[in-house]
Amino acid sequence: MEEKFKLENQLCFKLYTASRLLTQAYHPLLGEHGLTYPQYLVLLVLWEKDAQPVNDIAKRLLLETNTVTPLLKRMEAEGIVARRKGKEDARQMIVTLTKKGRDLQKKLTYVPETVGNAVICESVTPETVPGLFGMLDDIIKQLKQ
Amino acid sequence: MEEKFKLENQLCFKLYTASRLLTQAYHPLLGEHGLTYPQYLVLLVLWEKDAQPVNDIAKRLLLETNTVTPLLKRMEAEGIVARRKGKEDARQMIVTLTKKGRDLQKKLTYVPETVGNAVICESVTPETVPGLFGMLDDIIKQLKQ
DNA sequence: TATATTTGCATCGTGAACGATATAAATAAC
DNA sequence: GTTATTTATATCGTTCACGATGCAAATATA
Repeated sequence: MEEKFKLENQLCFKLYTASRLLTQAYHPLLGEHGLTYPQYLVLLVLWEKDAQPVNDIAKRLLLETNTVTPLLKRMEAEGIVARRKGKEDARQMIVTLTKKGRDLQKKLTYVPETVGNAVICESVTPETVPGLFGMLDDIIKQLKQ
Repeated sequence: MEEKFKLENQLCFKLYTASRLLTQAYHPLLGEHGLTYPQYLVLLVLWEKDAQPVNDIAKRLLLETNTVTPLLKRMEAEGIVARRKGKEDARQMIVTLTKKGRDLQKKLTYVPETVGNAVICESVTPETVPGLFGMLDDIIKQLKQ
């Protein structure tokens, strides 16, 4: 009754905290360019493949469209992306990078390393990270059902 | 320029996704009792030690008081906790469990196991979890500075 | 072809997170 | 003892997350 309810034994709390703190590490780097962390994730998706419907972006990030839609509209207002109706399927909204959105990639070159360096420590090194990735991937796969 | 921006190489995205999905696994279990996941975390803290000031709860969860205060007020409105001014230090708000809050522990006995079982998979087993915990703890310690 | 269902996106409401700021009480400095 | 600073909490504004619901376009079915 005691041990299982201890905060230190909760995987979820550790994931939640690590996620929050690591996101906070991105904040000053991204904020300088007017970006939030979820917006940065959208850019990662679009830098890999431009011109995607809302649904594909949401699926890639494992988010719902009702989370992504307002986020994209804010990015559109910032001039980072453009949204236009799909030609073959009029229900789709195709999201494309603007020049400003594309140019941000160069400006943010240092971000992955900077954050990567910030987490390097005793048990988290280039050698152990693949194992950590594997476990997180398995957890995600498991919970996606 | 390519690899480092790939979504699959971002530790933060994996932590963020795993955290969200695992929190979602709690949702039906907690929702049945009118609780959210952060509210459940507050209960874990108070079940360990009742009658704590807002600040201690926030520190334990590594959250800011401006996150915890409204959360506690919602819990107070639900009759799960009570808040009273500190006697020796009138600035403090001491948060205590109500009977309803204490009784929830018995009603939620099955929650840790249920969620624990939900994440068991190939690379995440009782043998590997301690290693995962260790890495997450190190990441958290590192980012707390 | 008319109707039903599915799909893609959007809107709405609620509850976090969190930076910025405010306020009052406690403590320190003078 | 008066003033300055720190500390504990609260308020406000913005941006996610996400369940519930709505709507229009596409597809399936009758």
